[in-house]
Amino acid sequence: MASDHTRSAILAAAERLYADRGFGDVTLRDIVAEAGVNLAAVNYHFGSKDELIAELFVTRSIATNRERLRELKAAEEEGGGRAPIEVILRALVGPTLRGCLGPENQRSTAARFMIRASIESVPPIRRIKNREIDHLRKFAGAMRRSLPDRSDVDIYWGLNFALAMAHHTIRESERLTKLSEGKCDLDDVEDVVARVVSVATMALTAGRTEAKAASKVAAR
Amino acid sequence: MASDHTRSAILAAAERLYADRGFGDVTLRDIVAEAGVNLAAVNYHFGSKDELIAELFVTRSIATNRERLRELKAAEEEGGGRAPIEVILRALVGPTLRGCLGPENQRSTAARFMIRASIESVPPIRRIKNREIDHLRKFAGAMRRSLPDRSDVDIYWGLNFALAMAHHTIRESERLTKLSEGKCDLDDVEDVVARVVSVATMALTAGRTEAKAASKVAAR
DNA sequence: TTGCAATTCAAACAGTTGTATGAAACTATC
DNA sequence: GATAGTTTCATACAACTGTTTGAATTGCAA
Repeated sequence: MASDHTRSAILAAAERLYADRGFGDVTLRDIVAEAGVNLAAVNYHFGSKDELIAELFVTRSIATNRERLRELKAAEEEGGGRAPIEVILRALVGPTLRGCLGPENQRSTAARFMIRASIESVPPIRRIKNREIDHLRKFAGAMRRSLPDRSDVDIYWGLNFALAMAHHTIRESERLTKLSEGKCDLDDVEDVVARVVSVATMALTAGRTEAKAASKVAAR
Repeated sequence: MASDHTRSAILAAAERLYADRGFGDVTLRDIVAEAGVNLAAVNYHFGSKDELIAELFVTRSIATNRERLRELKAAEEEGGGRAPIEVILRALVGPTLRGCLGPENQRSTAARFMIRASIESVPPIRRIKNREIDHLRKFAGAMRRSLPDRSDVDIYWGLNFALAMAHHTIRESERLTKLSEGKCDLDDVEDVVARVVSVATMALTAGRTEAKAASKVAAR
């Protein structure tokens, strides 16, 4: 299939530009200029702009998902089919957080691209994200095996909250740094992971009824 | 000042269209068609498209923030300057959740607009959101008064996680419903509020050191 | 009614966007 | 080294965008 040089130059340039400036104001002309190729090359190699974006996103999220499942599988095998809930949650949020946080200067283009994809939401990426449900179901299954006494509803809410904390922290990392005047150190990724996992674990293991009741009383 | 009819017709039409179809593919021509006014009216009354969007968003978020502060102030006065952490958190996430969730058929255009604004992220709205930090600081202050033994870092992380759970649940409410096959009832807003408040409270009150240590052990 | 300002309108503008075209330049195979 | 297939290129295209313009219309005060 020839040199492929143009193709990968486009991919690299697009990822860099999207990561830096967002999807909103990066045009095909910006990309081909950065890549040093002709304007028509994008449509020739990828079909359309949307397919280029989709290919970028699919590549990166497949990598993340593979890493997640690898950690999950390892944990379940070690525990004979049942992994501790902390380890499952860590497998769920760890790869994403590690990929997207950390000192800015050592943050990869791929990571910055994924942050963008998480902040801005463009149609081709949204379509792909919708297919992620099957992947999450695997985690829900592992969590149910780990906490067999827990109701499905609680499992799903715990999963939801774990993802919420991870993604929101990534999306709003800048604001949290500013709000806390630098006291919250987003570069210490392992501390962030530990915090998210810790809270999500509490959410899943604490006596739900009491907590809920207490909270409802407070509402009065 | 005149009739103001055109102005408010534009506002209503824009809110409706943005709520339904998102910012991405609603043009000024769509808006004026829906409002039944001339194309130039938007620029005449608002200056530019971005200022129209900004006015919509500012109006709505001022209303939400006022409601939040009202609840917070009432709680602190009742407690003689110190409100229980649950009540503070409820004042923080309650208005937003109540505004954006609930049965779809009784969900206001305003609420659906704010969901959009939370999912998609367009420049004029992003600029305004950045000014929200002062507002959050007031909550951080109340939380510090409520939990004087807690470190600032923990306070900010708790605040971050509370907002994370609320916003993510709004943003991904559709996906959570699908993932849980309807088992998680997003229409029961008070249950959602209770869950978020409950988990956030645990995050803020649980013995951080132990939880963190346990979580770090699990990482090995 | 007259006059003046505020508002509405149709039309055009200027810019940008992603995509398509067809010729030119390559590359590898025979 | 001719040929067929792939890849590049300059250029044009068609559509759509937000915004501006200047004339027409309206509403209101004198």
